[in-house]
Amino acid sequence: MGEQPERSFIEKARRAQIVDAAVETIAARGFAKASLAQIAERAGISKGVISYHFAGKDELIELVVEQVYERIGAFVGPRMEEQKEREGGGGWLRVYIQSVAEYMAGHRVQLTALGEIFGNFRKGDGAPRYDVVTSESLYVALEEGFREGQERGDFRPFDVRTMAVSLQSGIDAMFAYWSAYPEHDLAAHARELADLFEHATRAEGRPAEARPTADHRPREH
Amino acid sequence: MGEQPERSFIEKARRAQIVDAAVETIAARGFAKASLAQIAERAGISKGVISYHFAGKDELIELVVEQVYERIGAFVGPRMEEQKEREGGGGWLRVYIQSVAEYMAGHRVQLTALGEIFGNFRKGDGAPRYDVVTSESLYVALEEGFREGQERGDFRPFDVRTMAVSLQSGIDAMFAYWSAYPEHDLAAHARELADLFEHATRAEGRPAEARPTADHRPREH
DNA sequence: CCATTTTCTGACCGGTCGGCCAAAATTTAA
DNA sequence: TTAAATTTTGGCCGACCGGTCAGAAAATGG
Repeated sequence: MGEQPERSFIEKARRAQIVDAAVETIAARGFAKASLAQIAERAGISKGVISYHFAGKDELIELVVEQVYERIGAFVGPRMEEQKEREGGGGWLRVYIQSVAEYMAGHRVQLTALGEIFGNFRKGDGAPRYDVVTSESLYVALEEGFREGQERGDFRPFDVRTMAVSLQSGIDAMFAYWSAYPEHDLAAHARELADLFEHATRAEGRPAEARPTADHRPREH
Repeated sequence: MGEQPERSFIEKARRAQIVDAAVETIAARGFAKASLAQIAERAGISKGVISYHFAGKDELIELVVEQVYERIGAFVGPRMEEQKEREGGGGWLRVYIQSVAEYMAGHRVQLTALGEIFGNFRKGDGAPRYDVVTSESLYVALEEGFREGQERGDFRPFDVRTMAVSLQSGIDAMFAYWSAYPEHDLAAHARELADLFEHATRAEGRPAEARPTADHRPREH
């Protein structure tokens, strides 16, 4: 239980520095080319330092994932809480989508690295280290929200797992698209995505409250 | 212009054999571990044969992608054509989703390999070989369908690019989820996804034609 | 100041990669 | 049958990988 890592000042600083360098390197060069040598070079240290402070590359990568997860959760979580207290309906869906989009906009490199890791990091046996199974807790949380909305009558009947998986995929795709087209209007995409899932989920004959009509002109890329 | 590859019988057979072995190896071991040595072993030939028949690994991988794309297009395309002739409304959306799902069900290995390649294959400079930009022509085709539906009044106004990107991401996620949970009911997921996008796209006050109510009980994994 | 511990360096290890090639095997054609 | 062309083999190359290690350097503390 209560292990005490007993990290020295230097230890903590180095670990943070190396994690940051790993994020930057993975985002910039891709997971496959983010070798310990590359990460060390970006951090301005010798390769052996990484081995000295981390048990191995896997521990380093998993720390990166944990860090990004924590930070995005710390951003989105409170906004969801506040929304649920303010208005109990299905509005949390829009808040969720737009909060994530807002975080993306300000932390592009972090999210890029996370995507690289999710797509490419594998265990020794070749199986993906992170896959849809990893997202189970996220799916469960979304399902809970959907089920509440259905019981309240805000949402139509639908399979909550399919809806959760599709929603998360739409958010991931929003990031991937913005990543490929940096001039893409992320906020507008988030609004459209919220509209999409509002229409997809809401009960029949129960129109969403009026919203200013969006501008649907095509964009150039 | 008009190059004549002038492939001998052996040449064509070997190339096909090697492409097949590549598909199987990539699907089974992941892109990163699908080395030329592994592919050659699965094909029962020497490693050098691949180098002899292909300019390099890149050419081989790109051939795999082309082959899978052609085959899925040959499966889905005619079904879309037939649907559009039979009934001009927004029903193509459901046909598209379910056709792709049906193809997935019968060609799991192919699609798994394609996913691996899309996620991991990179150019010399480290940039992804295939990204959302690659899907541009697919997006354009979907947008065309959405725009027609909007003009006809079947669909509500929405940004067609966001809808196309989200739809395709939902289909990709459906495959990924089924891939992680093989006992997952792919056909049911496809039906739910079609419902989702039918609700998301259809014009206000224009309910979809009656459908037998689906069974929305949760599934176990 | 010096002894001890912590931290860092750069060379090195075994392993895998894609690609190359001389020589052997096989097929084709005269 | 035999000479030429095609195909295949299996070993080899240089490059890079993650990880290790002895010893140098730096920090710590009595």
